Amino acid sequence: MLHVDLDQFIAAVEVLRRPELAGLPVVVGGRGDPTERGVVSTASYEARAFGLRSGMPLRTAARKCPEAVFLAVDKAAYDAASARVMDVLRSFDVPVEVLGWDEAFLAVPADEHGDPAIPAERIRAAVLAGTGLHCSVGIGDNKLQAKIATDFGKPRGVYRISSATWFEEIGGRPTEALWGIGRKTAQRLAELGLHTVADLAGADTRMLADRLGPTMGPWYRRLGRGVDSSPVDATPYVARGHGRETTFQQDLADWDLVADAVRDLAAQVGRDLAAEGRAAVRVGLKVRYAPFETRSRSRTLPVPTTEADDLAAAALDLLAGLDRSRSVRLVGVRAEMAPPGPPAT
DNA sequence: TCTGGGGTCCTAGGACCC
DNA sequence: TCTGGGGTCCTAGGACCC
Repeated sequence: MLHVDLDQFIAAVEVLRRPELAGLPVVVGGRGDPTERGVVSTASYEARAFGLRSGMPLRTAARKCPEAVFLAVDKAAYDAASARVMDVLRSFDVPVEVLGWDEAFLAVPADEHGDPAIPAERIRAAVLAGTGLHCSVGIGDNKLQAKIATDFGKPRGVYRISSATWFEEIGGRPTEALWGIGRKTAQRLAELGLHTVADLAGADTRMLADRLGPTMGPWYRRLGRGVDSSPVDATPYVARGHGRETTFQQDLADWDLVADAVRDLAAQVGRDLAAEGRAAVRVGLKVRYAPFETRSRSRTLPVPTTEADDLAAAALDLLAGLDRSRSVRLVGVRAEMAPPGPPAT
């Protein structure tokens, strides 16, 4: 099993088309204006040396590294670059499961080639030759191990973790190093005295089920042990839903303007659905009040619709149920779709 | 750290039905 | 009917990932 992850993908795509940026601290995020509300999508390695990280507010990034080059997010460029990368990966004629723009699993059997590092290096070379982009490759006995191994190989490297080396490699790491455990869950685990991956692996299954739920508890324990039986799923991605949201540069006290934004967002979602020829079965509205308090409302439609006007009407109706005395920081509209397929008779 | 935008999945309570 | 239990749908919120 191999996991491929492009190195600083978004920043690398920008440097590829603007070679004069090579070697400079480059930050891609928002509209590229570090005085605006927005966060860092990707920082180049040179920018990371200043402490810049994905998810950091652009204003903070500019304070830490005023000389950085700030660029706007250009989704279309990353879509195109990602498609080229995935084409290279699919040329190896093994099942490929795509995760987002810049990651994929390849179901390369661990022992068929003897040394799995050989196909891994061939893939790295092919991606570089075909796209001009560098990547790292993780090798594992399953997806979880391969995914974690990739981080150890970065940048431009290959790294292998197996069931035999799992505990020596990551047994002492914090549980947050695992794919699927974030800050909140790591904190809950720490409250149970479970700090490291090895702690989690050795925890009692029933205790975890009691404290974290009958599904999630035992699943976390399997993560700790490096166990993952999920297959590489090469079936083409089909979205369950589409949403659009926007954070206002200034909080909005005027709810007529909020309603205008909801209409715009509903129209965009309508176009996204139309592009796929899918009907909405459910409409959701998200409102973030200032300073940062989020409410969501949603409704199953009486009948599936492809009409943007129906989406807008439903979203505005949901909006009418919220507290108009408060200022709004963000508003979002999303639609959930019926699974695709032949229309019911 | 004055905290984006696009997604997915899980949980839990209440409604509703048999 | 002072009152069970299971199944399923709907909704809100949370957690996580890229």
